[in-house]
Amino acid sequence: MPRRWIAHLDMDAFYASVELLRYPELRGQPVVVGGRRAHEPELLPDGTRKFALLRDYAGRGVITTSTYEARALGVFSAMGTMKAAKLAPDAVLLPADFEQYTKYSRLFKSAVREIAPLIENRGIDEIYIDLTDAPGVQEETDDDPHAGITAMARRIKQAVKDATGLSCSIGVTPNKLLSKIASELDKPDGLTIVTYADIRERIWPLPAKRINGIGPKAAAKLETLGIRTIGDLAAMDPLRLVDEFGANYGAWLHEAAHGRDEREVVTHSEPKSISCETTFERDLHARTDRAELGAILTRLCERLADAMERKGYAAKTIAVKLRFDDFRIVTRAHTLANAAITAQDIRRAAGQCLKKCPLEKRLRLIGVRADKLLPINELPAPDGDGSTPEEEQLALPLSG
DNA sequence: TCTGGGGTCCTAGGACCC
DNA sequence: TCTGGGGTCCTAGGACCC
Repeated sequence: MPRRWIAHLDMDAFYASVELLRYPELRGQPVVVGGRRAHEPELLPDGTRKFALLRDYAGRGVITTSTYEARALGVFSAMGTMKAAKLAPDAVLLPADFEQYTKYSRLFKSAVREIAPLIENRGIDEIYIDLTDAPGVQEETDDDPHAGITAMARRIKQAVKDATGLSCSIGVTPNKLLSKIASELDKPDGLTIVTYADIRERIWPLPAKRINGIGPKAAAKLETLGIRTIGDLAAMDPLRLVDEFGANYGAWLHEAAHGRDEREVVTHSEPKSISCETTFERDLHARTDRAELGAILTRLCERLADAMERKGYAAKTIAVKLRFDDFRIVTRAHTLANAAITAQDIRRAAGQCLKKCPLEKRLRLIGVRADKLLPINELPAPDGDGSTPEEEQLALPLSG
């Protein structure tokens, strides 16, 4: 049996690094991505560019990525941009350009795929790679039992660099859970190999929330139980964990802390939902801002219909999401007899959902989501009344 | 300094059918 | 009138991830 080797590859400060390819004069400076179109750099007559600064920002956005120089000032992704502006007013602010990031995402993924085809997408800037059967990976030398896998990881990093000009960090371990942790151990431009024998020394000292799947809520609860590190968690009685967190999650916590994870690298998956949402510049009220809200919802339905068409899906269920000014979220869903395809179909269903929503409080966000997706080419033929084959059969006149 | 937008998965209750 | 489970679908909410 070959040793299982799973890699996690994470692009370093991805959006910001792509921007630095375009604006190399910003290298070495604190730069954040998160502005709107209005923060597009301005080309001056002398050929230099004038960049927006964080201090110029007013609005409700968040930082999506910051360079390592900006992180040194305390500015991290998901931080409110206004808060970031207090910490680093002179940092350069750039608008997100998803087309560009998608282009570089394709570039780095296809460069990796040429070397190792078993890739699982984890968003725009991360992948898992199953390297178990990749050529040479199992080779050992007298002084290095990991010679083969190390050479392979170096080769992948170089291929990404050659294809994009960008650096990435790779963790290689026997499973996805450990690799995800390992890729962060030596960022940026890291290469970290961790085996089961290293868990005690390299994994157990880390905070429990470094495990993918332990978020803020679980981490806080663990803290109240006196559990701060992964090692603390590993030492915990599994029955106690099941008691506190439920059978599934509790048992998983125990396994995760011991670095056990049998999940396969999944190279293909169908989307489960498609959604569009928007946060308003100012809170809106269903009564006093009815027309504006209706227009925004219609626009979202059009965007959703576009996205569904691009991806080739219709939806049996449409759901509306509201976020109130106190940040509470409400969702209402409506399942249709015939799958929604057009913006009008979606808008009608969204209207049904909205009827079931409480609308007393001021709204901060509205969103619309397509669920129970059907590939468009598997749809019952759209003939006239749009009835399903079953309905048509029922409608057939009785013979004789 | 109030916290985006795109997703996945899990849980739990109720309806409905056998 | 009360008593059963099992299975599936739908809905709502919540945790978590990038």
